[in-house]
Amino acid sequence: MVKMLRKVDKHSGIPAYIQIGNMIKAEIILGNLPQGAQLPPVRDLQYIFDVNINTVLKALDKLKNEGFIEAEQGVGYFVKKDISVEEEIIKTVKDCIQKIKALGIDFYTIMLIFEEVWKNESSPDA
Amino acid sequence: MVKMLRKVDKHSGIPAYIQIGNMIKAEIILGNLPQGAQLPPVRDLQYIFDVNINTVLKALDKLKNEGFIEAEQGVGYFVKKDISVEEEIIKTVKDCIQKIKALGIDFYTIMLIFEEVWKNESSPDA
DNA sequence: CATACTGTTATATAATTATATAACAGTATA
DNA sequence: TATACTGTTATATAATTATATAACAGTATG
Repeated sequence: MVKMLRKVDKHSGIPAYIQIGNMIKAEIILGNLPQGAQLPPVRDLQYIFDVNINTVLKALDKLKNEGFIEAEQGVGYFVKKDISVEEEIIKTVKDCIQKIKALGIDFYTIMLIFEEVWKNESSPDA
Repeated sequence: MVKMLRKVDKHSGIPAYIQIGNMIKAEIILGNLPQGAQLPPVRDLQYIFDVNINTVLKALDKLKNEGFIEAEQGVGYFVKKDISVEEEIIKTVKDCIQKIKALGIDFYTIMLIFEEVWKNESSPDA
């Protein structure tokens, strides 16, 4: 259930609580954490992400405010709304990634390119 | 020359100097800032990105250390190595983005999915 | 050589992010 | 009800990020 969750990259410059939130959010979007699923206890997440408990709580609090999860005192955190993405989109992304990897380009570079192309080339969006 | 450079998103949680560095780096990678090109003066970049001059300098210093740009005292900052990406890659990314946008998915979500799929589905990488 | 541009360095201050640690409080169950 | 789990709150401290501001230094040009 939690095997997708990785340690935080402490040298990326991206705040840990943002990285943690993004990882959990992505698992929810991808359906790996389905609606109603219970997250690991905060004292486990501490070790999973290799951060302080307060950093875990900050990440979870953000997700709670965004409506992705909810907390039950003394019980646990649970996935709230299921916004899982259709297979079609996953497949499109996987195909795209395969092509890009075949071209020998690394993840970081492709993220930069992706963002620039998205924000400059097409319809007005985030 | 600088029309691709946007203001920093101060509510994203991503440090401004990281965002700035990424934007400039992406322009270099995409070839919009070709080898030898001069960047706008730091006192202009201040207003372009809407941050303090020290934040600009921090971003530029990082890019300098990474070998993307170099500084000439009293003259300016210049693009050092040209690591522009081949048209093929840009085309692949554009096609991918078109498909994804057609599916009505927003940028932020797709970035999360992209990262998860990249890091979990394929060959060991960043 | 004076001026106006360029990058550079420095100091002080504030806000944000992260840690360490402890205690408190709700829930489930033997 | 005692115990062991769960989330919650709080305090102190440190490191990082960002701002405001000023002064210094190199370069180009009239």
